[in-house]
Amino acid sequence: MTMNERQTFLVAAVRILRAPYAIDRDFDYRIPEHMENRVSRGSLVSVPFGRSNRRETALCMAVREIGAAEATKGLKSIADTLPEAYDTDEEQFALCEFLSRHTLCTMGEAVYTVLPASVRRGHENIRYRRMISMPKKQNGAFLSFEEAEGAARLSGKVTPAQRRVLEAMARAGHPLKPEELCRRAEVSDSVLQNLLARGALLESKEEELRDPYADLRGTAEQPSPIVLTTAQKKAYESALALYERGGASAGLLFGVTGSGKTKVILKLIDRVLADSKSVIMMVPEIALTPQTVRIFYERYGERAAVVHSQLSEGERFDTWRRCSSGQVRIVIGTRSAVFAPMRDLGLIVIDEEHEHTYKSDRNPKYHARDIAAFRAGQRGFPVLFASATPSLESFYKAERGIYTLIPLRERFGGIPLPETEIIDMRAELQAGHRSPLSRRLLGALEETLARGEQAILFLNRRGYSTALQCKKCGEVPTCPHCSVSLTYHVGENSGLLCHSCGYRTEVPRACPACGSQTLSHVGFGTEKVEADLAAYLPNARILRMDADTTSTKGSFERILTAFREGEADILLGTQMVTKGHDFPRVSLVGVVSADTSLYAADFRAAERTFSLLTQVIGRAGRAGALGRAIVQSFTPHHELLELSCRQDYEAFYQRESALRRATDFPPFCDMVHLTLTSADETALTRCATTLLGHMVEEAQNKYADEPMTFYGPFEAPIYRENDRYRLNIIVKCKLNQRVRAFFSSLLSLTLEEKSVTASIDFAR
DNA sequence: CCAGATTGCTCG
DNA sequence: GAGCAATCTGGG
Repeated sequence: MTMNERQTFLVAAVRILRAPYAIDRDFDYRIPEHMENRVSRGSLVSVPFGRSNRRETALCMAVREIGAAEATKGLKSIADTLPEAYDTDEEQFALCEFLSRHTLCTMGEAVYTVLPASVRRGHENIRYRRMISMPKKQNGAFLSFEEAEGAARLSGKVTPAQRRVLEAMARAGHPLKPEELCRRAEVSDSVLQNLLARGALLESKEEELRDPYADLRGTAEQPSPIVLTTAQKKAYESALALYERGGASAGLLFGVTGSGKTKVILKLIDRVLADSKSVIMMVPEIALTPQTVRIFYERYGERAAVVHSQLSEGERFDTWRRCSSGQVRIVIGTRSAVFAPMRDLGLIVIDEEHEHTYKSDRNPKYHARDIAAFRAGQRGFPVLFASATPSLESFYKAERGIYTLIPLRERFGGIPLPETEIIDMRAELQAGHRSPLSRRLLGALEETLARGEQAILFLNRRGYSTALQCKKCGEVPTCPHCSVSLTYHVGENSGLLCHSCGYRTEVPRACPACGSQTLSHVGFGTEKVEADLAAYLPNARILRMDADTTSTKGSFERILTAFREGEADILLGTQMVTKGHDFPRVSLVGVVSADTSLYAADFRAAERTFSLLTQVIGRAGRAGALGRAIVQSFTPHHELLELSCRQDYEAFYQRESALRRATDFPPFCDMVHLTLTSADETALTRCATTLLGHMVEEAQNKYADEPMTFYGPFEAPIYRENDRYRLNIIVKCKLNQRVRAFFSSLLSLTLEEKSVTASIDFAR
């Protein structure tokens, strides 16, 4: 049989990466003979697609053999393959499949989430750098100094400068960057050029691995030993037991602020690395955890890398390669780091596991927790969740024994909890004190500063005032693109600002509706507090930290460092001031308004408030002296405030879980958010009503055995955003494969209104 | 009757 | 989502 008379041919079933949900299905393509050993499950290829045969990038899902007869009937052929570096291995492939199944995204969206963004361009995105070395001998070794000098003499005189270059090169013994060589030999670049032209030096290209945190790296071959207290040791041993038992598991390291969770985690990581396994350490926000990054880099040096969304495409691609080659053994990163292609992954740690940043708010809407659990299940290793205020979901799982609860109760060094008091702001108003800072808080600030100590003030709202309102006609200036009022800002971003879309306009002198000059401030933000502090405590040095003062790169760390080094007395800011920075001289914490987040229209409002207050109160008095916390509220007797002041998570959990159980909210049910958006309001309303009708009908006819309750359509919390209207339909149900399939079928369904787009979020 | 706009359909 | 064919629309 000759080559032309083959009986069978290879066919690849592929998914078009840019395909919309409705056509995210397998399409068959012939594999040309010369590509047969390059194309397999997980390969990225380029195929002709559609009537016009435009080129599309596709993922090969499977390869099978077909007979010659079948092969001749109109199958198109794969046109090209993408660089091998982008092929997904079995682990990543399974991750993509899971992601698309779990969040109802297309395989393409999954691939673009799991692989670095460079895939979209298709080329390798490798940066090369010029390197200079000694010429090589036949057998590959570098010439010695004498040999190189001899070689140079053949083509002319060797000047003292040239001699210094060759000496420096010989001393280094390995290729050097041109600048580095010039520096060491104290010559200019032209000397190198001359030697290169004469063949007395060799120029080569070397792959450069972009590394934005290179300067932080330590070289610790032998990391310093970690000494644990008895309580910490106990916690470590429970976590270690999970790890040593092997197989998938989850532990919830439940420890108050300052209990030494990080030490326990580090010790476990040391152990896992010692077994030649690798680790992913997740943090909620890289900017908020510079000291965590520093600790890991100093401790693990070259073996550590940072992954987060602020990396450039190239940095991300290089880090990704260093992970998949096994060079990097520990990744510290935010949400997307959960996909890091580690070799021999043996542990994922999710620090501050209750933080909402672990949930992606864009497609695919995954939760890092679920991805971690999946990877743990695939390879059989533990996921360690850590928090002082665990999410209700996690504590519920721990309560039911699904997670192993690892309590770490005592505060390190036996530091007592801060002394807290709740200030009734109604009484302040009645007494005619109109500042957002109560007299009590102002007094406490004064005393603190007099003792040479520092204070943190927390207010979860930026800007000067929440809105402007005309006292005469009631008009409130709102954003022309969104259904929100504009926030009044002074300072960095002065003007009226939309916190939803970023729209900015000058402050009107008169009411835009009635023309009278009676615009006044409603509500207050960090800028107003800053102004009041300056008025009441003229000698206090204040640092304000919010989105407006931290927009430039590095500004966040600059503020924190300045505060830590005592260049200011008061750190005032939004949630950023509540995170785990250790400020030994802070003895007072003030919560300017505990009500802001408490009364948000969201079933997690209480949980978020408790966690926020607990964290910020825990900032007070960590080094020896008894700290003090002052919480201001217009509802001072709210039970939740008292619980946060006592830092009593377990009581909070009992109260909140009882409430959730009674009202049927997570973790006692699953919740699905269906969002419909459109610029056309009437089309949107029409579409939402029809879709809801369709859903109810389908649920009754085909899914009668699956309990589902439908709510809505409601206007989204911000009904109009960036000129698009948004409606929500909420479904309470028990998520399983069939229910997921039901929602999947909704997405494949073409909505009769073309302007409307639908997205589904399995909130859980 | 024709040109341009709109809609519907398929993609291997 | 893109491209193309079928269908619609409106001016003459």
